[in-house]
Amino acid sequence: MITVHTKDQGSIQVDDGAALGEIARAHAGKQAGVIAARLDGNLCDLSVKPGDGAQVEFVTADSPEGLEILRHSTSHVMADAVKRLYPDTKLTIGPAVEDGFYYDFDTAHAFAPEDLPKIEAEMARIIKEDLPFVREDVSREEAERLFSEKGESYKLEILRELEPGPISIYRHGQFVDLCRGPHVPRTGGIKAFKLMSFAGAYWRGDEHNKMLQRLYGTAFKTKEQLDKHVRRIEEAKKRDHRRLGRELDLFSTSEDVGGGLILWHPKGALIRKLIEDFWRERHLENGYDLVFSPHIGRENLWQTSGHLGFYRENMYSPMDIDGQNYFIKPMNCPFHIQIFRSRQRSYRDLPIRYAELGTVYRYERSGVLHGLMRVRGFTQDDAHIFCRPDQLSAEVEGLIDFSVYMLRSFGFSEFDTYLSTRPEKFAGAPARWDAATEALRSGLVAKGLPFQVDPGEGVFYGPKIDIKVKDSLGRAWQCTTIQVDFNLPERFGVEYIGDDNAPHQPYVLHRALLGSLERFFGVLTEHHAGAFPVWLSPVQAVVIPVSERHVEYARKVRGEVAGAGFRVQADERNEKLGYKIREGEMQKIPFMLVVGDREVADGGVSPRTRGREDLKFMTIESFVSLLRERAVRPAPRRG
RNA sequence: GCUGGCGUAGCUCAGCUGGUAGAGCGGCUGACUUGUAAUCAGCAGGUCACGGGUUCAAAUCCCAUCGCCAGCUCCA
Repeated sequence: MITVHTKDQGSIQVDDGAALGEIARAHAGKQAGVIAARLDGNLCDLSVKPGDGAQVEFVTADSPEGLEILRHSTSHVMADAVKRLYPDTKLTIGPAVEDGFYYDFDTAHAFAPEDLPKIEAEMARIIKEDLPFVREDVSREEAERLFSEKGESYKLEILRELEPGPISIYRHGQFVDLCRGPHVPRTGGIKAFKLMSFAGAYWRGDEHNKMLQRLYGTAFKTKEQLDKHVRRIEEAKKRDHRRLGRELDLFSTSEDVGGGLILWHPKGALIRKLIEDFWRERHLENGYDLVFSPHIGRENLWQTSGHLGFYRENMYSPMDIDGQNYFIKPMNCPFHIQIFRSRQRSYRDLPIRYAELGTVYRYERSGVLHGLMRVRGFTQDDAHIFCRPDQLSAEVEGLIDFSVYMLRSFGFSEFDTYLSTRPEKFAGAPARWDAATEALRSGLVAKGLPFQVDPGEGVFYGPKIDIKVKDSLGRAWQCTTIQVDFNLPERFGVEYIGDDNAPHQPYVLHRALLGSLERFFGVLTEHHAGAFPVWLSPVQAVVIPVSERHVEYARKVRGEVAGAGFRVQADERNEKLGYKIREGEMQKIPFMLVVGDREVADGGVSPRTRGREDLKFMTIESFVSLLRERAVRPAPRRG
């Protein structure tokens, strides 16, 4: 007998030579569904036999790591199924990913939608066979022999790059794969899986390499969890901003206009206007100066800024004006710098903060265009801050506060924040990089914003902070970016006169809080599923007369509510009440005011809120004060 | 840009292995006079993305083009 220490059962006595699986069966008790274990801190298969005094923790598919193992095992089963159906297939890699797993194949067979059920059926067969997953540790030579016999050239390529030491392979049935493991004990342990989609993917993500075929799938511990996941995806589709954009008549794109170019319809434009008004007011309150700059600039400007050197491929072709080349701006920076340079600046003038809702145009490859999220023409909520070294920390902290305030004002509360540090190729002095990076880092710490460091992921001209928010499909979209720029001040000779009467180079910070109005509006639409907060709703209330004889009264109500400063319509169409209510719900209008005989007689309205909260009869005045309460804009930032 | 899929009425889609187009919603008109998520009826909408080809005959099969979608790649 030996002793192992478990987390749940404490120290237990087990037979010497017992595998973890047997121990789990004997001691994990109710905790059925153990699929792997953590032995002295490392994940391993249940076939492993622990030594005396080992620390053991059982892993189930309820934990994120357990789920990952389950999905990884399912990807092996899928690969097996594909090889059974299409024997010429070569295996490449098949990891678990955030919501499931994928496996990339090199095969002459082009996958089609009808293949997914076939592969699923084959997988079900493999699961029913309940084959054990068997790990073997082999020598590199043995592994090479095995995979070259099988013609698995990609596996050989991976093999050649692995660290020296024994190689682990996993088998189940006839299937064998190079794999680190661990895996569930048997294929029968997979209870709920589904293949989701297929797509092309380059070998090793490099577009110069061969395009492989990727199958995506997912697996869960139970059928219920899988169904829930599928329903969540369907729900997310309903929230797709492109769909809501059409249904709510917010925006569109047109083939005739061109891809990635947005047409803002009246309702979308109104929401945008409300966002812009809010944005401008808050910037003025927070010490920014508003500026405007042109859409095009001479070649020389972009030469000096360096954009023609390092950003040319994202810029559109120049236009000839009086023999001079002019370029449509992909960024606002050079213009703001020109405003700064338009006169001499004293250290007393700093910090200077120029803000502009600047519309820029960038070439994006056609395949990446996506609704409002990825476009070719967009308006950045841009600003450039010029400050002295002793002001840098305060500016960064102020920016972090301001960013979070803005995002929260629109209903976002979950952020993924990244700090990107100096890359291999960079401009500017290392000492300034270090100082700036430290200022960003300590700013994040001081403001208590959790973040992740992306080492070497900064842009060449300076370190940056990025804040991303997630959309309903779980994709993260970058909104806020706060970047220090060491390049432009250098290139344009930006300087101020210090208290020593000598010129100094200021720190230049480039930032966008919402990112682009287009993307932000897309994220906002999905976040609220089209049901915008009352202060942003294009139509805040609709008056619904019960029948034609109430139309006149409905107009009167509409007039009074509109007179109080609200966006209100009257639905005078010759339709039944239920029809108009339904329409109002689908248009996500926050308040519906039903007026019929009772309301006319008593001189009031019967409001119903979005989401079927039925309010009792009230006077028009009390409704207006209710609306005033619900439509309040986020309060200005304190301090 | 690459790989795959898809382009049929304003929208969502049907139209099997070729025989010159259909539904629901929406729109218009009329009837009904409506009490909290779809009243009924009639009518009008389509060069079946576009250009070639095969065929007696093409929405359907083939080729090219354009667009959209998913993913990859890219993303200052």
